[in-house]
Amino acid sequence: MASRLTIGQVAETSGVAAKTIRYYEQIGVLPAPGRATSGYRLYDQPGVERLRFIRRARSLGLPLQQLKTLMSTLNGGPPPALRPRLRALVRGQLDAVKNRIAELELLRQQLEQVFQRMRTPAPRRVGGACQCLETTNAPVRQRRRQARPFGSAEASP
Amino acid sequence: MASRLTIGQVAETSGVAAKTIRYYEQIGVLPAPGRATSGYRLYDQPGVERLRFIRRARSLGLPLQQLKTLMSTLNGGPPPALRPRLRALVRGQLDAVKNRIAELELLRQQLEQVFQRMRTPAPRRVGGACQCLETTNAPVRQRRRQARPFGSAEASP
DNA sequence: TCTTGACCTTCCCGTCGCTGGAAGGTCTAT
DNA sequence: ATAGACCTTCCAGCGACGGGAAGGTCAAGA
Repeated sequence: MASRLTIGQVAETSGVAAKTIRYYEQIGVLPAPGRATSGYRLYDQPGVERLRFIRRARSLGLPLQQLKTLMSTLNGGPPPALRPRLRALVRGQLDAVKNRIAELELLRQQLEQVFQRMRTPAPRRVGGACQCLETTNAPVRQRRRQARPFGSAEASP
Repeated sequence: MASRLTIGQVAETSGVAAKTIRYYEQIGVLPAPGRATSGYRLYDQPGVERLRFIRRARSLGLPLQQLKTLMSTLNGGPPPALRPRLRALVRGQLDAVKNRIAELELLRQQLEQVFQRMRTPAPRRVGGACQCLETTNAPVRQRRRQARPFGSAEASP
């Protein structure tokens, strides 16, 4: 008899919370496993493997939505066919992570700057605590109406 | 007469969406501004300054929950009193960002590894596409029950 | 056999920081 | 008067789960 594990046992061996496993099934990332007469989910080896795959991919930061399409490909066809897709996915994720790191490096510099500036007594200009987080100004977007005080309608020329 | 701006004008000059400003008010990060007879929100200069402060803090990644408590302190007392709190907040955020960068660096290395490995044809062992994302194994937590196949109860000795 | 309590089930709500949309009222310019 | 850009409120959803309630199931010990 093939070993069939309950969700808790799968959770234990895979390091993925049972709640999370049910969630993956609910959103269609994992297929519904077999059930015991009691209603308990029973996972076979391929089911556990699929979960392991998901866990690794998640630990690499791949979003569930992309994994969902990937898994449907995986479950329906031979692995060689989806290798390019998977490679592209990993490539994209790699780029995303690099960008994120660059962003966070910038943020870190700003925070260092702010933190250092807060060591000194206090600049004490206008607005109290409002300047102490200043680093650089964000761009201001233009919209249709001009910003003028409410109720001050200009006469038409 | 002091210039009082509608939410759209404040949004335009501050770079924060009107929806977001209402949201900040709703969750108590910003105090409710005055209203025109029409029901329109009208912001004065201190109100705009508060929003600017929030925007800067948010752009540094400070969470709204902490800003909420910080703002309640700000609205009730003089700014010097909350400088240490703000400093601690920035310090904590700086540490968090550093940790996040370190994590992402690790992730980047793993992804590079995986990506390089996928350039070669295919290892082709057991389990189809399940190995191609392998990097390192996550720790496995111990719980109370042992992981053994469902239904295979051991007889008590 | 009964009881204990660890496990499983479904369901719903909360997280965080917004964003979109619907339905309806207000303001300004033409 | 009318157009349409603005404002109001309320409700719902995103991602990736986690907490907890209410109730059924399983295995072990007395």
